[in-house]
Amino acid sequence: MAEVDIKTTTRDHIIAAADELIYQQGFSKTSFAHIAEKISISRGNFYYHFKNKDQILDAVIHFRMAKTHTTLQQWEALNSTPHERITCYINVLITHQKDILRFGCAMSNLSNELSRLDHLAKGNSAMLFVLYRTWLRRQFALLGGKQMADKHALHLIVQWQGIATLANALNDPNLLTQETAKLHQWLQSL
Amino acid sequence: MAEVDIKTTTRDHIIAAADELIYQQGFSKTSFAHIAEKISISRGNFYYHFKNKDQILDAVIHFRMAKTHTTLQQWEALNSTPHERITCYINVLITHQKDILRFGCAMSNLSNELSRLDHLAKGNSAMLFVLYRTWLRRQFALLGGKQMADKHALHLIVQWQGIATLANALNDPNLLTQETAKLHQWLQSL
DNA sequence: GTCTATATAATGATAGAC
DNA sequence: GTCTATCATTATATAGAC
Repeated sequence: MAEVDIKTTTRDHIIAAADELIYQQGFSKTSFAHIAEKISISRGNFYYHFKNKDQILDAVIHFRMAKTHTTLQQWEALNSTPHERITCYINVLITHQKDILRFGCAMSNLSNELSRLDHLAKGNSAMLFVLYRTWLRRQFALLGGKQMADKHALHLIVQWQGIATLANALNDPNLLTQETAKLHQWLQSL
Repeated sequence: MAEVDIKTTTRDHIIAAADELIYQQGFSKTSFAHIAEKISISRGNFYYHFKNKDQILDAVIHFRMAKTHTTLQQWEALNSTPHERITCYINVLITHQKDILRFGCAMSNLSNELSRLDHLAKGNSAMLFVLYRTWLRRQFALLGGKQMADKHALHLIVQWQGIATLANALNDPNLLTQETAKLHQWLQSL
C-alpha cells in the first residue's frame, strides 16, 4: 500500500524548477530560457509537456497545494496538541527566514502578482490561503472552542503576513525574531 | 513666499505616470511604450529626460517620498491629537480599499520586487517605511511615552501590511473593514 | 520525448532630423 | 524638446528533424 517508485519525469522537473523560480523572480520574469537552463532541457521541449506558460503556472499552483497539504498533515501527525501544531506554522517565519528576508512569502507574492495582472489563475493561488485558514481554524477550534476559531485563524495569518512583508521590506532578521516571539506569547495567552 | 506657478513639465508627467503604472503593474512590467501611450509622448523622448529606466525608478521613489512627507505633514497639521493622527494612518486601509484589494500596498510591492531583483534601489524604496515608522514613533511617544513608541509604531505597520496583504490575496473587503476595526480598538486601548 | 531552427512581437536603448 | 527610424536582445510560441 506504500507509495514507492514514483518516477520523477521531465514534467515534474519543469514544475519544481518553475516553482522555485516563480518564488524568487515572479511569474512574469520567469522565462522558459531560465527554467530550461536550470534543468538542462531545450526551450522547445516545454511545449511537449505544456500547452503554454499559463499551464505551467496552473501546474505550479497545483504542486504548491499538494506540498502544503502534505506539510499540514505532517504537522498534525507529528504533534498531538493544537498548540504545538499552530506553533509549527508560526515557526516557519524562523525556519525560512533567509528566504523570507530575500524573497518574501511565496503565497502572497504570487497572489499579488496575479491580482495585478488580472490573471485567471488568481483565484487558484488564493486557495492556498484558504487551505491554511481552514487547517488553522480546526486547530483553534480544538484549542479553545468553535466561536473564535476562524477569527483567530485569520488574525494569525494576518500577523504572519505582516511580519514577513515588513521583515522583507526592511531586510531585518531581528524584526522577524521579535515579532515571532510576540506571536508565541499571543498563542500562549489564548 | 507661497509656492506658485510650479510648472508641470514633461518630466513630471513621466514620473507621475510611471508612479501609477509601477504601482499597478510592477516596475519590470511597466514599459516605456505603456508610459508613453499614457501621457502621449514618443518612446524616444524618454532619453532626453532620463538616462535609462533605472533613473525613472529613482525619480519615482523620490516622488513617493515627497508625496508621503506632505501627507504626514497634513495629518499632523489638520489633527491636534496623536490619537487622531494615527487614526488617519489606519484609515488609509478604508479610503484606499479599492486599490488595496486590486493592487495591494504600493510601498511593500515595490520593495519586494526590488528585493527579489537584487536591485540597487531597494534600500531607497525601504526608506518609505522608515518615514512612516519615524512619524508614527513620534505620535506614539506623544500619546503614551517614549519607551514603547517604536514598538507600537512597528507593530502597527506590521498589522497594516498584514491586513492589506491578506485582503488583497483573498479579495475580501469585509476582512479589510473588520481587521481595521480591530486596529482602532487596539489604538483606543493604549 | 527531445532537439534545432525559426516566426513574431515586445523590450530598452541609440542616432539623428526637425 | 520632441519626433521617427532603427538596433540588439529577449520573450512566447511553432514546425519539423531525429
